[in-house]
Amino acid sequence: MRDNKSKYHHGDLRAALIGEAVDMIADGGVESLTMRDISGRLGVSRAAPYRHFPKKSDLLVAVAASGFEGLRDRMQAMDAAAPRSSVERVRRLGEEYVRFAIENPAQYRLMYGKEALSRQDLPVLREAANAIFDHLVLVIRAHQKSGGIKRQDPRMMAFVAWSSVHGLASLIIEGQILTEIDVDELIRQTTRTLLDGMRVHRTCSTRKS
Amino acid sequence: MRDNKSKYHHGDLRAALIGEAVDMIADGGVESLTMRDISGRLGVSRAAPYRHFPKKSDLLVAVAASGFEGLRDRMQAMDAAAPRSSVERVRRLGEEYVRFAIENPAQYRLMYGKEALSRQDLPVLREAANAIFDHLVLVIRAHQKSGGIKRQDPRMMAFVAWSSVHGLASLIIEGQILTEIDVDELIRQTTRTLLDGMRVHRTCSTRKS
DNA sequence: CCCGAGTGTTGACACTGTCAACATAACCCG
DNA sequence: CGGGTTATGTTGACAGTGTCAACACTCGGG
Repeated sequence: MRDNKSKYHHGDLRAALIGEAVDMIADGGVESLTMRDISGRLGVSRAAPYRHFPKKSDLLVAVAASGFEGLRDRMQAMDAAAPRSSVERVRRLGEEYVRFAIENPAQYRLMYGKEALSRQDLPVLREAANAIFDHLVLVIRAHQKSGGIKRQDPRMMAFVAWSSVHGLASLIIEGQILTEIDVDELIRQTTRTLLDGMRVHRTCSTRKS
Repeated sequence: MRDNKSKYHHGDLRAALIGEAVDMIADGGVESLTMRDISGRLGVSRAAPYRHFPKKSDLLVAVAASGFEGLRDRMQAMDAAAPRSSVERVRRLGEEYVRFAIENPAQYRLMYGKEALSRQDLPVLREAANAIFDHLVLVIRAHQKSGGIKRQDPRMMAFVAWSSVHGLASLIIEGQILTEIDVDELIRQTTRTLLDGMRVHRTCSTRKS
């Protein structure tokens, strides 16, 4: 029932829609995705997608959700393979985050911009984003316990860390980084500065490096 | 010729378009701005705007450019009024940056997202963004000279700083910050961590605060 | 005074998201 | 096996959109 000539029923249109949408968005951006176009590519009529996604924005939400899954998997894999030094854990987590955004710019934009998304379905995405954030909080809390670290609210510090990597990722994928800057070095510098900033607070003797 | 009953010629349609577009985007977002709607609001026919902006995206670029002007003015004013302590200068600059984004979320999104903008006219915006960035580089370079600071490439460090505040601003205006977090405190914490991270590098004795 | 350039208008077109009505296939229960 | 219920896909239609071409008006300078 899934791959022979009987073409009236597609077999698994819902999954095919999400996959094709990811591809179309990857090259061409969100605005290059049109209901009629994606229907045609899947050899189906223009209204067929509406049996699975009542609104176009619902399809976009699904694409964003799949992006969150991919990001979560990558970060968990990275964290599992990371050395036990808490500093390295935080640093690698941040770098992997930025790398994901660089490799999937349009999808990343969709995940964190409410521009193209309907206001209501954000809870689904919110939950997915929270899962990743909670993991970050855990890692940062562990890092704080390792000593020599500011005793700030780990949630607060997690937001600070998230701001750094999210901002860096955004600037890079929006093309705001001057070409003369070495992006890899910039990523390293960002995580380094962040970690140094988390280490001490006002009490460090000012001494030139 | 500008305000009496002779209504065939609007007087200064171009400026009126930008102003109205700013308002419409401010409440309703970019997608609530439609060529036909804005024409109606200004008592003009739907094709009239095209005498001043060949494409809708050109109007959006103008809106973004006006946003950059506003941001630049605010940051320059803040910097002029700031105390001479270089730490305070950097901190206040960052906080003012985030505040601008919070107060003009849709416009800020337009300024830094290439989503709704045509690819070609970015040079204009690039220049406006660069002006602000260059100012930041200056302030950071001055801060570095004040002592006790990493001797990193100031351009690089400016990007790190920019990433922090841009990321924080983005997360806030996209509604990603949990409600239980005090946003003002988060802003302060972000700039504080950033400044601490810029101060020293690997050479600071690890001591609990 | 007139005419050309600047500006505004009208009609039209292709394209979009979306819905209602209909058609077909799959599935389930007797 | 058969018939009906449900899930899925199709077609036609509509309103709204950006944008262009052809036309109309008006103002400033020769």
